[in-house]
Amino acid sequence: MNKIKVCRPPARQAASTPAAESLQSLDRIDRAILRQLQTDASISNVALAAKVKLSAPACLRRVERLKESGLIRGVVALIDPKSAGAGMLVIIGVVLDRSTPESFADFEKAAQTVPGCMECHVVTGEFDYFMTIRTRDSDSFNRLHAEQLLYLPGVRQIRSFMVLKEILSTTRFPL
Amino acid sequence: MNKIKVCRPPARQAASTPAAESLQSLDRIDRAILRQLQTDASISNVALAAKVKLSAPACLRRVERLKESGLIRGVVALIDPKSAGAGMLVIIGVVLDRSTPESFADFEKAAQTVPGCMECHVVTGEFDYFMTIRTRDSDSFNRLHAEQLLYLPGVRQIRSFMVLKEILSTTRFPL
DNA sequence: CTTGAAATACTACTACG
DNA sequence: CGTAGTAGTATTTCAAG
Repeated sequence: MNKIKVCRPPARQAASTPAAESLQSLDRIDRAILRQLQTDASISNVALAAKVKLSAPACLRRVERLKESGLIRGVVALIDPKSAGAGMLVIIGVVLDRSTPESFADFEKAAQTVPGCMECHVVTGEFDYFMTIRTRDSDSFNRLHAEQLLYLPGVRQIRSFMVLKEILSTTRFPL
Repeated sequence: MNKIKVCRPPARQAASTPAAESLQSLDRIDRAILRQLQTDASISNVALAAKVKLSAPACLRRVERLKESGLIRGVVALIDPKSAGAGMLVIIGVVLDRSTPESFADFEKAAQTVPGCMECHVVTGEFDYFMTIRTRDSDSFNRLHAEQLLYLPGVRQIRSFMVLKEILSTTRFPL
């Protein structure tokens, strides 16, 4: 019943490259593990092992290696924003007054403390930054906008794009 | 080994609680559980129970209830994008040709299939959609742009904002 | 309706082949 | 990598606040 297993030994015992594991060193089984854990990491190790057609200890060793290598950054629970009272999502584009290293550093430091800020990125184009902010409703966003966002250091302009409908929002990408 | 369970009535305080469980029905312990699981869900149930000062069975029941209520949408492993060969992040703003229901539906259906698309939202303002796309490098993005994005149905204009630096990217928001 | 203690079933983990 | 054995955990049962 069992088919031939293409268990090519990963041979990663180079002993000199403990860090910076890349996609290239992942075989078919590692990718299957990652695909599963990206979808549902609450699965037990034995069930995971069965899915990838491996013994439980071997599977566990791979998962631990993937964690230690940093390829698996962590395992977290995803909360439904609406149930958690943060049903509104706003994307804002930010333009700074001056494009100096100090301006950028100051802004970035302050941006991290904005409550509900989920993402903050330096971008090319007509904006310096894009941020995504989760908040309760338009009232609470308006308050945040007036009391916090407009006072972020070095801000020349803030353009807000309210999210009317979330079509797709995933943490998982193809391997 | 997930067993089919009968949904317990969510009535926590009295027999007057509404349908969906919301943030209001969460006590201090539930919030502590959620805060922990948002940060690290690989913790064992006994350790979690100790952290929130509860017995293991009681803690497990709360976690299961939070899952069944939908407040915990899932438990997933977060992959390091760079290690996974998707080190480049691009935010694109999309303007459609026509603002008809069919246009929107067609676009949304097609957008979901774009490889590496992490987010896609309908927004107010000068764009109809914002999408965030993870890809390997500028070459692969250029290919995606030329071969897929420009052929999404009903697209009038696509403006790309390449992410130069990811300041903040989290899945966890305050409770 | 929730909690905690004890008992059972299962799983993670280790040592070894 | 797999098998077997041990330690620890998840999960059920049940009694009580």
